[in-house]
Amino acid sequence: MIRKKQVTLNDIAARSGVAAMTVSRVVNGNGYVSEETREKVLAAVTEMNYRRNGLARSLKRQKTETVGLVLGDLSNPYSTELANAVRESLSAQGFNLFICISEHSGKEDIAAFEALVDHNVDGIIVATRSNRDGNERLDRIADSDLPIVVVGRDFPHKGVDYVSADNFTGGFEATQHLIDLGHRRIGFIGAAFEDRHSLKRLQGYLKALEKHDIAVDERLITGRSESAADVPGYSTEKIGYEGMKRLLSLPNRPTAAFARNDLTAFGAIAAIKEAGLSIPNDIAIVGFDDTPLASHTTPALTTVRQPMRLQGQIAAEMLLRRIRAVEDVRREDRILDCELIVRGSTVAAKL
Amino acid sequence: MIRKKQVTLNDIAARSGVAAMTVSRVVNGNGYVSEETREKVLAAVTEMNYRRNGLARSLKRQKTETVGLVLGDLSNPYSTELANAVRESLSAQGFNLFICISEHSGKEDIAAFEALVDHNVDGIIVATRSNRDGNERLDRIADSDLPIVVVGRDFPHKGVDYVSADNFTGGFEATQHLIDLGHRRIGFIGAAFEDRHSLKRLQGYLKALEKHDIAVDERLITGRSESAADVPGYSTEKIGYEGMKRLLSLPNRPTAAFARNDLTAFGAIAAIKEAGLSIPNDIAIVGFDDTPLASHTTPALTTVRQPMRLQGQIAAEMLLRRIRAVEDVRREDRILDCELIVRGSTVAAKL
DNA sequence: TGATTATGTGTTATCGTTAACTTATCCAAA
DNA sequence: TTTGGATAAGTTAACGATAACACATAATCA
Repeated sequence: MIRKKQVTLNDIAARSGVAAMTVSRVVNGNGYVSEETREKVLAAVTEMNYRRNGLARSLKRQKTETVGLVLGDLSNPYSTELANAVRESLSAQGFNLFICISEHSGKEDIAAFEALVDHNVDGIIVATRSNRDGNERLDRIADSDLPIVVVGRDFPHKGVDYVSADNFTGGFEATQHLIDLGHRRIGFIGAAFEDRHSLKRLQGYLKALEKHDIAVDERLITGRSESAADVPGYSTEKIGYEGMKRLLSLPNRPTAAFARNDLTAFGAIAAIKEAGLSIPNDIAIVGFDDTPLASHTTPALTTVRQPMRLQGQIAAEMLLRRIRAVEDVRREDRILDCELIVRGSTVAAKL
Repeated sequence: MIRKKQVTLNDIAARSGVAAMTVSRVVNGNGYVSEETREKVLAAVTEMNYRRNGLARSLKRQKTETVGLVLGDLSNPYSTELANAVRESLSAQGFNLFICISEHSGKEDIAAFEALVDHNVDGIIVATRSNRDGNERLDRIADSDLPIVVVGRDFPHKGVDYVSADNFTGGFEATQHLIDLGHRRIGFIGAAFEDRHSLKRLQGYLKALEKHDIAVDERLITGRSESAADVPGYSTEKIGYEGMKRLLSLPNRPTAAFARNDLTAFGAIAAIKEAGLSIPNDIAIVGFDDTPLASHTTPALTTVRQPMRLQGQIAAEMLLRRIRAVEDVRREDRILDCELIVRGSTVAAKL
């Protein structure tokens, strides 16, 4: 199909009898242009339905005024809030936001990074889980001085800022809360093999157990099996559901569990109910995030609230700071406090 | 900050003692290049850490191999599934996907369209709700022959394909199901003023009432108030929650309600439980989408399942067909069947 | 053997825009 | 009158890549 040939500055220039540069000045509203010429040009612009070519413009100006956001786990309300906050902050400053999804693998991370770099975005905000291949590529991109900010985790590169909730302390407090209630067999739901090391919430859980001299039982730590990543539409809820089923099938099942996030907790809750057990009496549950639904489950979910919008705002600010910087920027990192929200899903352990 | 000057084809050419064109051939793997030259060039490429400039490439080639997806309501699992399916289909064909969010207004729709058009995407998939300003702009873009596909609704333009679930029939069957169970006072939750006309699910609801000679009670149709759009973090659940609260406060409250989607239904369920009423005995609830959580609520949610991934796949195929078309493409539309999934949240009305 | 095709590489022009520079006019201050 | 800043517009040369063409030389075929 023969697409309509796009109208260029030169077409407008020819039509209105001025130089292309003058048209450019009118369109961009900079430089000196007489009122008379401006109107003439504007008329031609409207008549010919001209729209400037962003590619050419960006190529020449060496900037796109566009930022990329790489999200893992789109379905998590955390991502939604984050993306919205980022977008709002950026658009207030005249920047566009393009989102790329990378749900499962380092390969997808890399594909997303490359797509963004290829389009010469002015900066990238990364909110995927840490993984080797992805980190390696990100490192190379950061080396090239492209502004990068990482959200929800850290990233060891002098040119990369990060903002995150205090997942470690959050995980610690969630577990501490269960311990305080008298629980001793406490499960952790949602730790895939590959993120045992990077998962701060898990580390907080382990730390709390350690502090109270509770031995770690590996069978109580459960998560997605390797293959789940490949199943399209495999949801976080399902991970929680299956994880809890596994915990329930243990000879000596836990009396409480901490789920890596609310969605996982919802799945776990479903599994518990399905088994005919009661929450919180048979099993207490703590989630993480405080998503909108958390207060609406029965019983309402005890969870760790993290500031989602704030992380997005800060990430956007950090990135803009780098984009606009004239001289070298010192690395910045922000760890934001979480807050334990106690609701009905946790109660003192039966003795 | 002085960013590293980017390495260009010419730098590589100079370094390896060949013409820029030869480097281009090596990098793109087309045209004839001797093995010897190829290696020499590749060595230089690695040494100098060259990456081609996508902007320049796209400008010259007049295509970006990138597609934009405009999503409303990111938090809905429907969007997640759709986006993933689209991305998978596209990336299998070597296309990148950039997602833009437009949660509330025509203004945001327009901003998203412009951002994408400015970046010369090869096509756009639109999955936002219909609204006047957005439609108008989309119409103009379609006039310029940019391939466009609309998902989840229709769009009257000869150059725009669409794929959608059969929302009308879905809404009809959901309501019919409630009527079959003996319900006569049936609420509808989630119809904002501005989409009364475009909301096919509502129209299906109205049609079912009409068929059974049940008078429409406007007070039973409830949704987000105008202002809610401006509240950041305002969730769909909340709309359902508040909508149901309003229904419950009616002098003669309904015995059943059909929610525009599952999230709205979850909110409604929360409101019912909070009021100390029972589902489905006091109030029966039907949702729409069959999101992962729907089968996990208590009681499990009766809902209308729509094919989410399939819509994404079809949308991607439709768009690629247009992008690759050599001659004019005839408009295509697909309406996909939905399926009523009866679970525990609906039961015969008490007499 | 001469003609033809395949292979390898370079040159030029261009994609559409804008930064930087140049030219020209006008008016006010010195 | 001269100088010079503000205003108004045009010219040129990129930004970085590649399509199109040209020109070799080598391999193949009639």
